[in-house]
Amino acid sequence: MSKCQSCIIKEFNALKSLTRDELMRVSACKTGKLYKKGEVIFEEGETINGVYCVKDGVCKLSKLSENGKDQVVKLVVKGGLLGKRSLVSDQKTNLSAIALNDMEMCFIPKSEIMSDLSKNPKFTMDVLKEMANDLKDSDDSLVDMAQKSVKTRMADILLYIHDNFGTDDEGYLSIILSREDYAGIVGTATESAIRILSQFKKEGYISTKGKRIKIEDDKGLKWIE
Amino acid sequence: MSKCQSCIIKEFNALKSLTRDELMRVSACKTGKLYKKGEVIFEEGETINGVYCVKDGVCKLSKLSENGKDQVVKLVVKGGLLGKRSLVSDQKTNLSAIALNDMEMCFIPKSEIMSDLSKNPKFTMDVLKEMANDLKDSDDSLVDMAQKSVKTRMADILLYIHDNFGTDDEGYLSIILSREDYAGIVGTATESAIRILSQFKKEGYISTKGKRIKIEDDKGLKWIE
DNA sequence: TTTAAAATATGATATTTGTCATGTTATTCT
DNA sequence: AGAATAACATGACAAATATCATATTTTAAA
Repeated sequence: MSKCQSCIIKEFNALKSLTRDELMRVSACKTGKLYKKGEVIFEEGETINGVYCVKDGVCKLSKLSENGKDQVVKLVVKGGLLGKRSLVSDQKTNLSAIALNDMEMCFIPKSEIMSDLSKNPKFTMDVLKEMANDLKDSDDSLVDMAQKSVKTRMADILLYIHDNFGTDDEGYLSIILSREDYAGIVGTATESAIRILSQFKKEGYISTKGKRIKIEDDKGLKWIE
Repeated sequence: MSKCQSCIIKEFNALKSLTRDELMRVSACKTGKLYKKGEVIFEEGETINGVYCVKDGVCKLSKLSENGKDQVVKLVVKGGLLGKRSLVSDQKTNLSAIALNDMEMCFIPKSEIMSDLSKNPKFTMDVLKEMANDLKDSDDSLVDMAQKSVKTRMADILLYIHDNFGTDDEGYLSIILSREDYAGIVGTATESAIRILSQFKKEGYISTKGKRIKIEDDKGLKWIE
């Protein structure tokens, strides 16, 4: 297993504030793991005892609602941390994490990080900042969910994925999701998600190839309401 | 101005982890202020340079959506802190805070707290915990907003207010909100909010006296879908 | 490759929610 | 108190979205 010091992950997240020594200690006890598409990393109700660090792949953080539908709260890609909240609270997690494609992750036990949290103020500050940012994003999504139409939210998520996770060499969104996942993100019925994507295609905003999606008219998408 | 050491507020929030000395320094430079019902405490887009501490009254944290409606993200009562995020990030706030009734607050400049944040690990940990909790709440609300019906959300908020903020001596919810505010919390049109409350009244779940609301059948409300 | 299963697509229809109009009841101000 | 204003209420209708049914296509498995 590669050492944390040389792992690109440390460029992206709060781990970058750890000193060389701290990183060495962490890398000595972290465990790496591979997850296949669809595999559950952790489930709501579980007690997580550390943070997961995404080295490759994408996963969704979601919660099962009472009507049995899976609502996606956040997509996490390379460089993201899962389970930050577990560092701070002993409560069970309220979210599930499920791999959307094959993933490579490492797990750092809470015990290893806690000492850094109290001793390395820069690291603590970075965790605080990431959490503050998650909170802002979540609040913003809440407002969008409450006030925007399903069609607008779908346009938004397509643009979001495009802008944040990029495209492959043919211009297709590099994150490939099922229509059911899109429905889970947007918060609508799968049929509605399918219908809206079909409509976008018909109107020339996007094109598709299998389940891959290419944005053809981002300005048009931006103005959908 | 009363000193922080003797203020009940310190029992409720992250300030409780400050040492006596830290509290004394903070109390020396905090400024107290009264806000009238409807008054704006801060508005989205502003840069806040500290935290507000609610000593009395209720306010809403909300965000104006593109369609011109005010979406409430959180209600904050005695003991709550506003502007936690400003301690950690220099970004402008994404939310507005508006008093829902007459309020008493104190403001603690960021500069006064920052040194404690880096020196007092227990205090930092408490801020982290509060933020983690806000994040959990926000994610949960997001899922509810996406998956529950307007009627269910309305029932939920009535029960939430009842359970978290209590009732007056006659049994009416101690927080008094306009129908428009309810609409803003639930994320629906004002007319819909009115209609649903009327229906709840007709069906015996609640009773009203002016704009005051009393829950008559909490079990019934819990089962609405 | 063939077959079974899953994902996508689309129509028909029901339900939920929003919008506009209009009337009624409370509040506030003088 | 009386007028003005804001808040509440409700009907009629339109629009958005969900649900159910049923093809079609794609993907996975034998």
